[in-house]
Amino acid sequence: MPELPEVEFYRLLAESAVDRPIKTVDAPDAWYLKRGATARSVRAALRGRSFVGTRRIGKLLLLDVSGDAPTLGLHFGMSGRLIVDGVAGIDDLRYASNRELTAWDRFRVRFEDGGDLRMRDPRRLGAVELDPDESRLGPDALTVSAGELARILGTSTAPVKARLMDQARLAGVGNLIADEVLWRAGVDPRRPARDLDSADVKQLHKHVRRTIKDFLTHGGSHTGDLLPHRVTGGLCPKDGVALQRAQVGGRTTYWCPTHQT
DNA sequence: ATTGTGGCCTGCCCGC
DNA sequence: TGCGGGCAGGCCACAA
Repeated sequence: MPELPEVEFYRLLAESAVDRPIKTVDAPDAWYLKRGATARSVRAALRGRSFVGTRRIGKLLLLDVSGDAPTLGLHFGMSGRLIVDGVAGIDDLRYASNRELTAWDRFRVRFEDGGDLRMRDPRRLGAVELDPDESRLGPDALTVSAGELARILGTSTAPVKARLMDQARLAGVGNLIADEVLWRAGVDPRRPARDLDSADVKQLHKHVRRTIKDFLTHGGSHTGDLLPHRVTGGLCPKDGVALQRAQVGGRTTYWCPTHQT
C-alpha cells in the first residue's frame, strides 16, 4: 500500500505535471472528493491554471496551484496510484490489484498539451481535497528530530505502535513501516509509549528515519527485513522463532517475542 | 484531551 | 468450477 516512500515516489512523478496549463478536470466519483470539495469547485480552482510545485507531508501529496487558487491535496489510502501521462509512480502495490482498469480512475486532471494526471484507486479509500489543513498532521517521519519523537511518545499510555501511527502527531508511518521499525529497534509494539526509556526512543528515532530511507532507496515498502516474513506462520529472520500476531492499536501486528521487549 | 472501536471501500484468496 | 466469507489498512466518526 502507499506509505510515505510510495507517496514520495508519487511526488517525484507529479513534478512532471508542474507548469503545464490545465484544460479540464474529470471527477466522476463524487464520493472521492472530501471536505466539501465538488467536481465544480475543483474544476473552478484548477481550470486555466497550472501546478507550480509539489510537496509531501507524511502520506499527503500537495500540489500547489498558480494564482491564488487553493492547493490540491491527494490522499492515496491503501490502493491509490498516481499516473501521469500514462506512467504509474509505482509498478507493484501490496494489498491492491495491479491490474489496469480505467474504471478505477477516480480523478483526472487534463492538460492543454494532451497529457493528464490521474488517480487510480480500486478500493476508493483515497481522497481528493482542496486547501488541506496541513496543521492536522504532525512532523514528517523522514525528518522528525529525536526531541520531537520523544515528545510524541511522551506520557502516553497508548501502545507505542499506535502512537507512531497517529498521523496528527507523526506523519507518514503506516502499519507495515511501524512493524518494521519496531522490529529493527527491538521494541514490543504493545508497550505503553511512556514506558520507553531514552535508549528505546533513540533506537526508534534512528530506525524510523533509516527504515524510510532504506525503502526510498530500494523501491518501496515491500523491501524490509521483516516484511517478507510478515505472514501467518512466519519466522523472525533474526532469531528464527515464530512471529507473534495480534491486533495492536486496531491493526494487525507481527512481532518477534524474543528480541522485541 | 486521550484512547479505543467500528465502519467504510472493494479486490482477492481461501475453503467448501 | 463457483461461491461466500474473511481479510487487507488508511482514515474518520463516534463513544467512553
